[in-house]
Amino acid sequence: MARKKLDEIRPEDDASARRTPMREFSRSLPMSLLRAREAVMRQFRPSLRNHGLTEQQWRILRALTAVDEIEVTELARVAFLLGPSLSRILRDLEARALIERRAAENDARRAVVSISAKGLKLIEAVAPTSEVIYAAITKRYGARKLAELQEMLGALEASLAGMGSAGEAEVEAED
Amino acid sequence: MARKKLDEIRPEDDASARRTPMREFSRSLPMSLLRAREAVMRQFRPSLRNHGLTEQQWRILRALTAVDEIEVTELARVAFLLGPSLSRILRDLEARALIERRAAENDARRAVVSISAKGLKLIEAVAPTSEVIYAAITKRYGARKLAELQEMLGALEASLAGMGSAGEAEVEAED
DNA sequence: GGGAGATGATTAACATGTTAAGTGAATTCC
DNA sequence: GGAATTCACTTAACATGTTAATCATCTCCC
Repeated sequence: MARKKLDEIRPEDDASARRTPMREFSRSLPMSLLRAREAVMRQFRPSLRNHGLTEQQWRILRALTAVDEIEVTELARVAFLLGPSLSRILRDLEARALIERRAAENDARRAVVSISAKGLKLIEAVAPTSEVIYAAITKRYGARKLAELQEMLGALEASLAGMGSAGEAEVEAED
Repeated sequence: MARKKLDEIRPEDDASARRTPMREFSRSLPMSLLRAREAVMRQFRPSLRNHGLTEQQWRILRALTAVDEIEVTELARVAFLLGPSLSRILRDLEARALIERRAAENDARRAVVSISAKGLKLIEAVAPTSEVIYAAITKRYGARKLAELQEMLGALEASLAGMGSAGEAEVEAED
């Protein structure tokens, strides 16, 4: 495992109880990603809100339009939601009759979900505006640059995929 | 607007009741940003958790180490948190004696916050691990590429800055 | 200098993120 | 073939995101 040799990486730790300077913080990678995403979502939220949808509900309905039906676990993976969040949202969407749910054939544990006609209708009402917004963003930022950005984001994800969190060593103290 | 030419992207959509194809969804910009950020934060969360801090609490304490004191509104801007979230978190951090709060001199509405000695100590306990993780990410992804990514994220943010959300037109129906 | 409006911060209310625990159904393994 | 384990959710509990409403100042302006 690659774990030592990282000790010498921070030469700017000046002596004495100096407050660790670190990155200027506003320039840290997580902050950059957070702000970029927020800048993007700020464009979409008002439109979704006008249709009574949250970002996550939209993600789910959107994912459902791409398939006939799908198991909950797979839906969680595709819509990138944690199980508990998905559970709650599906309950609400089902109550609003935007989706339908049934049990899987061979396995009573699994639930299978699909979008309803009403849900489809809602999606079709929202999609045009979303497309306009997406097109506007693409135009502003540049289609080529956008594609490049997405590729770099994918690469980042990939390069971190098998990196078993360095902070884990600290855990062994408890239980 | 660009909406046709997308029809041929999904050859597995059988005919009938055409569901709007749109981007393949998992490749949408918001999803790319979300997944990338999650991949990054997944690395940091365990360490923060071991020290009893959430990501947002860490952001706040981290921002406070860079200044002597700061007004709440300004802190919200720097730590990129909404007022209500910040209010709650400051209440908790103050209860844990990790920060201190006082009223501004000339304006009783404003509150001024600073990190306490205890808070500083906590930061100094967490920072080394965070640095190691950040260094590992940088090494994996490549320092140059990382810088380029950050620059592109900043540019995206900037290009969307003055873009008054296209969905707003739909609002006029209510109120 | 006092009232209307603006401002800074908090509270309220609801939805989601996050981890842990619970529940019922399938698998495994002797 | 039945107890132990694993699996697919679901609930629970707490923290944050998000918008609206509230509260206490402050400012402006007459």
